[in-house]
Amino acid sequence: MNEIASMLAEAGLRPTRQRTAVAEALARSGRPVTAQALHARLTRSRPGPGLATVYRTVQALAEAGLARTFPAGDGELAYKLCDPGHHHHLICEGCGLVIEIPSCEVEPWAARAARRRGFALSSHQAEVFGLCADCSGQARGRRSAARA
Amino acid sequence: MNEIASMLAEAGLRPTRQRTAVAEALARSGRPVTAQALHARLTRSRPGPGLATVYRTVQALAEAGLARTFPAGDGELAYKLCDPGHHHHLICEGCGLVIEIPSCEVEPWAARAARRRGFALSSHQAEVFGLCADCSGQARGRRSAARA
DNA sequence: CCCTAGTCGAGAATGATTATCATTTCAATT
DNA sequence: AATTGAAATGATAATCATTCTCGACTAGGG
Ligand SMILES: [Mn+2]
Ligand SMILES: [Mn+2]
Ligand SMILES: [Zn+2]
Ligand SMILES: [Zn+2]
Repeated sequence: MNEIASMLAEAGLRPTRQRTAVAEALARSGRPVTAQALHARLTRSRPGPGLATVYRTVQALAEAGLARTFPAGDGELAYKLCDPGHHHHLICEGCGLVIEIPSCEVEPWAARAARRRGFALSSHQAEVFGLCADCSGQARGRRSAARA
Repeated sequence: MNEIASMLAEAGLRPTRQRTAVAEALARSGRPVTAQALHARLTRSRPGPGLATVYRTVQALAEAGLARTFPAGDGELAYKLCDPGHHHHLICEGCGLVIEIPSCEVEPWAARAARRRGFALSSHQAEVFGLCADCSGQARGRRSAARA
């Protein structure tokens, strides 16, 4: 039983062939993917899990805390395997790369903001957007080329 | 020309009867509302703007920076009139109340996180969740009553 | 008043997500 | 190895928020 399969088992999800395929594809991608895209990728060549199963699996992973959701394109939801436990994200607007920021330095601010307004703090959420090294490198390259 | 109408005009949107009605309803609500809910509210008794117009208007307001979007329920989008300019939100999980946090104390953290990983910072986003005074008061009251 | 770009809105179309439900697979037990 | 009740799957239909279409209507400058 490989890495992914045991991860599913620990979360109380039977590591079926289909679920394992979905979770593996998700892990292989490393960045948020929609259920639709995942299904397309899994059935392009070989026959793969049905669309309904892909939806059920990514939702189960999210409920188990093994995946997070990201708003994609229009109103769609993209999923990405994530470390359980509190952390934030650094997201590249160029290529969609997502990097986890494990240490939370936002908590004190959140607590202060809540207390100051009579709120009982429950949680907070924060994301940083930018261009990863590769993407900003390309942009810089393109700009130089145009100038030359 | 009232408050709302001139706000629309300044944003380059003709203050038609329909758009004004939508923006006024949005302002009256004070908390995020979906286009559907807004349309229902506007047409319950009197005849109001068409559904397509409600969608067009809230989207225009968002593009103009006069409204922000909040993920609602499942994958739907809710809109709320917001101050233009950078700020964060304190959101009550009980009643949906949204309070703006104008001063940004998150910027330094975002800049540091981005730089440390070779990202060119572009923006950041942060929200605090909890229970407003009213909602946590009710919860406390209910608990005491049960105990008594 | 006239004209034209901008708006409206009723209804059809789109497309992601969810629900059905008959069939298959799991995994634990005889 | 055979049995079995529960969980999972998937082809298909159903939902339902959002977007499109396009003919009719308006605002508002000249
Ligand atoms: Mn993560
Ligand atoms: Mn706001
Ligand atoms: Zn990138
Ligand atoms: Zn509240």
